Amino acid sequence: MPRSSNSPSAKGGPVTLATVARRAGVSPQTVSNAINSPDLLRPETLDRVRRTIDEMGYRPSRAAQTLRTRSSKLIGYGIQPSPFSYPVLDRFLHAVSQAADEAGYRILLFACPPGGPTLEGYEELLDQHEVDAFVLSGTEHGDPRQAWLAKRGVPFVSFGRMWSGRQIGDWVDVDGASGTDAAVEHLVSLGHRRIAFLGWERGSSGAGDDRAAGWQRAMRRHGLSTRGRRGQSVNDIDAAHAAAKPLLDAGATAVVAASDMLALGCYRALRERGAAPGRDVSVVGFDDSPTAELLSPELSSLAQPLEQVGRECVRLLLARLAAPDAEAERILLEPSLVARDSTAGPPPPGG
Amino acid sequence: MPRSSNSPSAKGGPVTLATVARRAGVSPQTVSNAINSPDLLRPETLDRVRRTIDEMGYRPSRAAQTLRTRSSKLIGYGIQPSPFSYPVLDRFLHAVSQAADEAGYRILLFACPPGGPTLEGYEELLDQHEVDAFVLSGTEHGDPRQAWLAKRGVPFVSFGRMWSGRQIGDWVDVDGASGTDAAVEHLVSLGHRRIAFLGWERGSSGAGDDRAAGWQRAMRRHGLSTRGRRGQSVNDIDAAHAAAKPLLDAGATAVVAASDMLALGCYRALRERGAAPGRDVSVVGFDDSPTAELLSPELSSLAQPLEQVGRECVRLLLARLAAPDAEAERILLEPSLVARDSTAGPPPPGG
DNA sequence: TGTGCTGGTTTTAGCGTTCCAAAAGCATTG
DNA sequence: CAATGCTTTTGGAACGCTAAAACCAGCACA
Repeated sequence: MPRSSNSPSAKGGPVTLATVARRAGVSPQTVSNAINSPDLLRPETLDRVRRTIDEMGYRPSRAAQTLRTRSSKLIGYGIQPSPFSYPVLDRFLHAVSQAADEAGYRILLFACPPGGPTLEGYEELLDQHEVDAFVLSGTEHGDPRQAWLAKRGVPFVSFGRMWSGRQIGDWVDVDGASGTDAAVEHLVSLGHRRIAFLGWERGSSGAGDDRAAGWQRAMRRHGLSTRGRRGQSVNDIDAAHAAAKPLLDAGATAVVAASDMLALGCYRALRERGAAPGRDVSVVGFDDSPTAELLSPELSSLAQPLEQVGRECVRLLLARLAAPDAEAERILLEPSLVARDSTAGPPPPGG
Repeated sequence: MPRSSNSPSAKGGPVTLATVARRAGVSPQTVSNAINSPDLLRPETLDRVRRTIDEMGYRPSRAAQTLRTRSSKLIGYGIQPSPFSYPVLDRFLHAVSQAADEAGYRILLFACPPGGPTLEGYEELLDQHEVDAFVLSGTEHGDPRQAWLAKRGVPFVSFGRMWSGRQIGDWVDVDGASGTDAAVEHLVSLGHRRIAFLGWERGSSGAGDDRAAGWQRAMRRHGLSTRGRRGQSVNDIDAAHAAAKPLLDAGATAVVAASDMLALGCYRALRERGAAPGRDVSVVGFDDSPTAELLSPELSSLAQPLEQVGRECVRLLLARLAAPDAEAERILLEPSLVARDSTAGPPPPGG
């Protein structure tokens, strides 16, 4: 029955290595070994020490370990203010946190100032020896963090590849192109041929261009024309609404959108002309945000495997910590198409 | 020009108190004092030491400080898996993180197992002296954490009051009753009198009952009957849809819902009978989730001041750390009604 | 001249671990 | 029996910091 805990409130003062050692009749070092290198001890001794540790509810002090080993077992994550709700964050963070916990690491949050992360926060954490490594997310064009961290040999992993310049360090990302490609496949199999794409402005976002590319390659593969079928808009519902109109005017029977927000713009444009998503024109979104299944009709969308992304991030990071000079590993995960009511066969040509 | 940093990669090895002290020609303790109790030093000395600290880019090692002072300056937060998307988390976490940073504290995440937080994770963090305090959220009926933490004298603050038993410890919460009350006021001022409430099952959630109570009291204040105007449903869109029907059948011209999800159930029920939210029946949601303004028509909803909640949580926690035995402080913040297109005057009686 | 005070600085002594080298136990061997 | 190797255990020392006590002017006062 573990007596836990070594909190100061528990009578007898805190339980330390020395306390346990005295009680077990061994030296402190032996107790330390029982925990860190059990194979050094005679089985009998090990057993006795372990029992004492259990009885006394001993847990090593993280601060002392950190000081001695120069490793805090902490992973830093700079949390950015979400300008327009990033529905991705909480699932990702939970997955990362859980995977880290299982490996004896924890996540240390620090607030990044609005307007993009600066290096300052990262530097502070490093100098204070507070963290061993970083998880980055929300990486965009020209993000300086990777190069900076790499230069000083700090282990890190990014959720999101580098969109400009050469790749630096390990990353995990979701294959947007593969997602939109799958969306096109899905629509083609339903009988669609005039499939439009509604994305963000070219070059404004790596992920956006990637998603456009997947649509394009799938269309080409099926011998379908993409001329006049590509619309652009910022991630705002009114703008998306406006950008969707010409696509519909051009006779598209289906639209693949780079985000659920853009897909919603299509919904509006359709409603406006008395048409119904799904029945008259199919629509596929991206991200499978919580909103998607609340819409009428429920929106088909591409779900990112965020839990898996989180786990892979931690896996890569641990590997990097174990082998700082190993070759960089990069992982591309597939989004999965969640087909709902907004995708169906095209209406009959005469209708 | 700060030479930063004391990372081992920087030539000359890590910068410690001793290094700085030697360079400045004083004892290590004096450098420590320059940082922690500057008023002890002669202004001249202080200046010289500060300049040296700056030049060398010195930053104290957190681990050593923690070991010595027995205070980690870390606040624990158990992150729970979001079963059905908790759109609240990221904004709250960012606010907490930022406020903590400003006070020299940081947030340490740890993963709570699915199915509610257990005490185990909290105990581990405490025993390892990893954290000084906790922020709790997602508190529900019969949550054991507050009592447990209070018993061992661990400072904590909850986002969310205690819904059963006596209040324990400091908390910050959003006044749900005040929110639904305001929603009724808004609707009454638009001319509505038959205002229904669609909530969760009675007793299933403290927050839900609270929101119902606000509707009830506002109705009573205006001399309006609540008989047959209260619907119940779990937080699922189909269930909400079903629960909304009888309210509409009974002639409600407006519905206040306990969540945006429930409000969406009303949308569906209305569409089904060829009616339009806003034009025919007004609907108000709760939480102002990102979904709200994407809907057609855009959903009026009650926004929780999450940034403020986060900041207040940290403020209370710091106060508690400074004065462990001070009286508990409890803060109730007002949600704000975001009026959008789903609320308008009732249709003329004859129409 | 000694005594007490005050402000500024240093010395000492750990905080609880783990690293390192050395010691002890204990067989096996020359 | 001493020397050799092996496994198991131990005794400092150190990681970087700060609380507490000690120290040391310089000055006022008796």
